Amino acid sequence: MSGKITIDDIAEALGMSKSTVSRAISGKGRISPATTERVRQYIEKYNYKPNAVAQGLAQSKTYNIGVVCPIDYEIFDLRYFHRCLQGISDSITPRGYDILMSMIGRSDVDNLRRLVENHKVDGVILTRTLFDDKAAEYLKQSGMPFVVIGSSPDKELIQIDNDHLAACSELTSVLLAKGYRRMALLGGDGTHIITETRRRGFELAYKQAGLKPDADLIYMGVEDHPHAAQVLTDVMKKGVDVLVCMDEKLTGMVMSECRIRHIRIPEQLRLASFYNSSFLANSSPAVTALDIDDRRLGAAAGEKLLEVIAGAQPEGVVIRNYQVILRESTS
Amino acid sequence: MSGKITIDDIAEALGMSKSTVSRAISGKGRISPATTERVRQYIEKYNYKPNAVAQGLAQSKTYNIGVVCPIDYEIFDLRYFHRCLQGISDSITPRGYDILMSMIGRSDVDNLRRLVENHKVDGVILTRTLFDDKAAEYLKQSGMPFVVIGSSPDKELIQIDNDHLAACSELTSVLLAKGYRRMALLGGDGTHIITETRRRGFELAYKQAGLKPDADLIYMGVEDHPHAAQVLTDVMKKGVDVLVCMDEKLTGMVMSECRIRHIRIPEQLRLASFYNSSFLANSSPAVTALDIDDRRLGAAAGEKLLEVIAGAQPEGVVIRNYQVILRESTS
DNA sequence: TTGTAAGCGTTATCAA
DNA sequence: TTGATAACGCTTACAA
Repeated sequence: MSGKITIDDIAEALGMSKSTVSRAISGKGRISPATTERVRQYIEKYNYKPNAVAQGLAQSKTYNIGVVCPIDYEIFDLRYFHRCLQGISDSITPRGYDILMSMIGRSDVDNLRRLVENHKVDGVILTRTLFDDKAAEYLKQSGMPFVVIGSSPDKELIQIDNDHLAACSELTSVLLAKGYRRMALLGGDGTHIITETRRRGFELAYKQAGLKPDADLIYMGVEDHPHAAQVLTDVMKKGVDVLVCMDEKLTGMVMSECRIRHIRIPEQLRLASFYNSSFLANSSPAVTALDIDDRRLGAAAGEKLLEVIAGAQPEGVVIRNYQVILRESTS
Repeated sequence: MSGKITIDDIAEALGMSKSTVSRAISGKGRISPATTERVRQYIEKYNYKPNAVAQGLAQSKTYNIGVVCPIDYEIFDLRYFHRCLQGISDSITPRGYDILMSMIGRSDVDNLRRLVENHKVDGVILTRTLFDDKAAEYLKQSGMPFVVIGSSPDKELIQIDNDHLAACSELTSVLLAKGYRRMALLGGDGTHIITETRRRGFELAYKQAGLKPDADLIYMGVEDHPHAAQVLTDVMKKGVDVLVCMDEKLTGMVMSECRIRHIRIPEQLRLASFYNSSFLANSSPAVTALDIDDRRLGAAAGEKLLEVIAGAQPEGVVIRNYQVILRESTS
């Protein structure tokens, strides 16, 4: 009953043609305020809602944007993803768009391909970027508008990212300014571009201070607890001022390992993280971290994609919305 | 080029009418194997894909199903949600359906309402059920087909759930069989129906053994670390054989608190969880837990919803796909 | 300012 | 077994 009313019904009821109704609704073309108002009232009263599918067909649009969710996302990635999703939703739903999810594997883009080929979306957002990214590669050759969240070496892509380089550099600089010179860096999955960026940020701070980090204290590709534990052993043996972890997962592994070994933070080891989380904020001791607003990032990506869909050829953007939060773990 | 080919193009190229082509593709109505084959080959060669929007308009369908993602999902819920999503995707994409996400708050169902009223979905899956669930309430009165994952006291809803009652009861029974009589139960958010179900499962096992749990050892509504810590103090004072936590989050909080206080598991306190996770499997000690296949759950929900959309009026289902995994923490 | 009519790409109902 | 032709609900030239 409520869902079945169409633009024809309105036209008939109000004694005007359906194109008039259409214009009154969309506001396109000249139309008298009087009829606009009549239509508005009728719509209000009978709770008319346009049929998105029919609108889509008429305009060759779907009003859906595809968001790619990697099937191998782990628990910590999911929180990031969920926030991006919220941001995307914030930015696109007011414009009548919705999120169509595409679950894909690293090298299996079939699901994404379906979405694109069957005209189910007007554009796509990639929520992470990999080196040698199959999804980005496919989208590029498909002609479908898309943007990526995160940075890619491929400069043809429209990228939306936090300024991780500046952010990581800034946290490192702050630590250097506190007099800590000997810092170790613990990084994860090397196929993620952000891992590399974070390392560069770390090194940049040293460079800007006229110093050089100790290459022996940079540990990359650490992805599991045993490996992290081993690095911790090494770091404790060598002796460092601060151990900087690239994300909360690594930080968590280090912290739990420290507890087991009765290593006191910050007395025996100072700790900082390039990615904040409520866990790090509430743990004891609370951990110094870089706080980044992923929701805003998602919103920016959504807006940018809508621009692309509208035909603009925007540049990517780098958002500066991080803050360094100093906590007990580096005091 | 590849994306622009329509059913008309095929008809013209093959010298037949577009209705013939349509039939050849869908297989509906009588049609000669010869023409079917010709069409099939052409489609293959030129990689024709039907326009989902046009199909949708013609059939009054969208080939999208809405999946509701609560905006207040926390990190642990997200893993569950992500797995459900995979299962849903597994079951619906082979049938041409895709997932449209709706991010909604507890009491704010606007986004869901939009999806329904604008005809953007053919059905909806609710991935959690609350007492007094606004989303379920709205969907019911909207007439939109939907199913819920998890159990609800509202028996009119089509519910897909694991047999949590049996599962929790079974884990508890196993512990009772090991001779542990004095068990404490630690439960979380009381507005989630599953919390209540788990408690009942716990009690059921006692009942079946002709015993009764100690009401003083049942702690409900524990949602943060301080509260969990306080319960731990209480439990240690009273002395118990096993502390059973309802989910991995609570279990994690207890474990980290035990580390801080140097309480050894299982020597000083045995621990079990009604929800498994890789964290519990890999921690030291590994924790006894109930393992549940959420992906299969999502798949079942997807299938069930498609039945409803197809016009069936199926019963809800209870899936028995859990297993009790005994680990070091209860030895 | 408004109405007419031709799409948008399919499916579905008739005849042929 | 096939082919016209009318939907599906909306947008958009082009006329009036």
